[in-house]
Amino acid sequence: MKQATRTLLRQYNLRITQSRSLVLQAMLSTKTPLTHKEIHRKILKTDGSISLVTVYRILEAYENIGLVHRHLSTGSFILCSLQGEKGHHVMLSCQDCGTVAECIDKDFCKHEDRIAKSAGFSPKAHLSELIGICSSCS
Amino acid sequence: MKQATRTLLRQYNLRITQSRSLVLQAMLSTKTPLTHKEIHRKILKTDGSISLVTVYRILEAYENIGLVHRHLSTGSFILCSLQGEKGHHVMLSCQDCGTVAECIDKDFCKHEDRIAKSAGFSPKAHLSELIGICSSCS
DNA sequence: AATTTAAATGCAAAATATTTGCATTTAGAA
DNA sequence: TTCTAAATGCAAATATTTTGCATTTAAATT
Repeated sequence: MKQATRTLLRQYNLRITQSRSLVLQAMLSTKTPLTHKEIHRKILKTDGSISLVTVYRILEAYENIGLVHRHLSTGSFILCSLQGEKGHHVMLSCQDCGTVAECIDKDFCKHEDRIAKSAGFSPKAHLSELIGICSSCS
Repeated sequence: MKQATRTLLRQYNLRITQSRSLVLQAMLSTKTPLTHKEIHRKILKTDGSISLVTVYRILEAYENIGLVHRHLSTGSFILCSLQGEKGHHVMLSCQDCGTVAECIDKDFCKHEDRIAKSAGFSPKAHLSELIGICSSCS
């Protein structure tokens, strides 16, 4: 079992199991969003053993605690690259290589809030994704 | 068949059919996101007749032309309230009443672009949703 | 107004995706 | 080492989405 995955699991107060480690490994080894089935297949290919049902259950847990996020445009999963960092996470999806990165901007919420206020809306949470071309592809 | 729906369909150069009108009526009569099945049930309840398969096909078409949008946090459908208006549509989802409105802000893209640029990213399209309390609920 | 034709629809069935119940295994505390 | 709640796997149940094909229909044409 990879050490990096144990560390992550411990950080999030999750029981350290083979299956959970395998799911993390599968997601750490790519920057593109993955479906349940893709993660399952990836694990089997690398000689791991896991049931698809377990992948469902693990991803649900990871999503609830914010360890993974759903990619807005596809609904697939990405490992959040900014664990624990406060602030509004913005996804940057590259149309060319498929990579999804996340970034945080301090001022962003302020602008969102201003826009919201002008519509009489009080925002508590935010979802955003920018779709375009990443630095390595341009 | 309601006149408002005929007008919308004509605007979008879609054949004017009973089914398409019924889907629009179902969506016009609520401000909360609806699933395929919810739209189907709603139509049957109001004495309309349509098959669930047709609801799938119509929503796919409506989504492709931007007449409806997918609500980011749930994946359900909302009728875009800003048809044809250019610019970045931001969804405002009320946690209290469930209403989803859309608004446009001219400056928003500029801020997003600035944030993106600082990460070396060139944005082409945007998705955003603010989750909070709407004006009528607060 | 009748004719024609491509597009739209419905139905049944297939294919996929997701959830559930229950027996077994396992991580980690005692 | 022992114990227990949590995690897992399997099989089956549900739910969702797609597909093939026959029929119907909107609307263009005559």
